[in-house]
Amino acid sequence: MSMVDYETVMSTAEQKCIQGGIRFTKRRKQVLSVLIEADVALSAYEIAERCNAGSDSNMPAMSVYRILDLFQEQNFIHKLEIANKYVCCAHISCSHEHDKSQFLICGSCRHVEEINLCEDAVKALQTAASAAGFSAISPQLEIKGRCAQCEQSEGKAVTS
Amino acid sequence: MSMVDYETVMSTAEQKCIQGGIRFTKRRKQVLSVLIEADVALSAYEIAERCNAGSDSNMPAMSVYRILDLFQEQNFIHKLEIANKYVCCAHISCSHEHDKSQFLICGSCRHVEEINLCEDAVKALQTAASAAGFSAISPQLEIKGRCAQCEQSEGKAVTS
DNA sequence: GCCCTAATTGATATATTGTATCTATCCCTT
DNA sequence: AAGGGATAGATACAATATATCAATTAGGGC
Repeated sequence: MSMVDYETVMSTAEQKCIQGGIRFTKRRKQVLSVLIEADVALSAYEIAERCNAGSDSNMPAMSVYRILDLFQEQNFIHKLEIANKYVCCAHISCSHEHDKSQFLICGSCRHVEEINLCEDAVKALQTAASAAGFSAISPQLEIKGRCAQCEQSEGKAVTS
Repeated sequence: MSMVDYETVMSTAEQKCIQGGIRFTKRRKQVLSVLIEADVALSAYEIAERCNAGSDSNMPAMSVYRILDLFQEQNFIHKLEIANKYVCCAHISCSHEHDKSQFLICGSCRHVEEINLCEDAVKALQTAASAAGFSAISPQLEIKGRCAQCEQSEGKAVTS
């Protein structure tokens, strides 16, 4: 997540925790911090590694999973189920509604871009879903593709 | 996969294997058979179990993975990456192009429906992707939702 | 300030999904 | 029948995730 001020996000998260009657503990700060500073999606174990990198911290992966669950409930982060990886929500500290999010995931380098699909496209998806007997589609959509950079440097291994 | 004749699919698959210089072995028949008869998406280990159910067969999970890889290359099946599960392609034995497929996945019961999105919706997705610097999106799209049946019997546990 | 309680974390075990690698077997071609 | 590539067997292990119970921490009422 680039283009977003670290301090702003951290303090917004802290405010929202307080409002929600939840503590913004050291462990939770570590995890959110790692996700804010990451420019790619990370697995739970990668997050644990980064928490522990160059410090005496000993973040167990189990704690990471617990914290990730909590952060998902709070809409601080998203789980990319296609990649089994996690990203910070690009809109923690803006007033956007957070409940609709779409991700482009590069199959080569795993770079993730959070986009905003136009209303028409979302409606078209919803219509198709209804026709097939699905009354409600998830607000989160994951689309696999190939980012411009990887498209240029052709020939590198591609994940499916 | 319902509404499709078992024998037709099996023989189409056999034909395509022969044309591709690939054998349609006993093991491969077992796996495809299980997937044709399943009405939900199955994990690799579930496929192995079903192959072995009530017989002296001893299908190892590793073989299942190998065969699943092969079948994906042949467009016989799709992997649902959101669910880490596999489904038979609904169009093995029709002349549809197989390279565009969209799935609705019920977050409650994991029921899967393969749909055909209208061209406009696909174009809208592609446009949004291009705007974000993704030159090409994957032909396979996975959309999580809630099927009509689960929507009725409200209150049951929902997977995220 | 102290204790009670609930929230949080620690620690361990285990389940689930998937890959790597090497050997053995099968079956087609010659 | 023999050689060789495709297929399958077998084993080990990596990566992702959940379950469970004990220990600790931190607020809130007294």
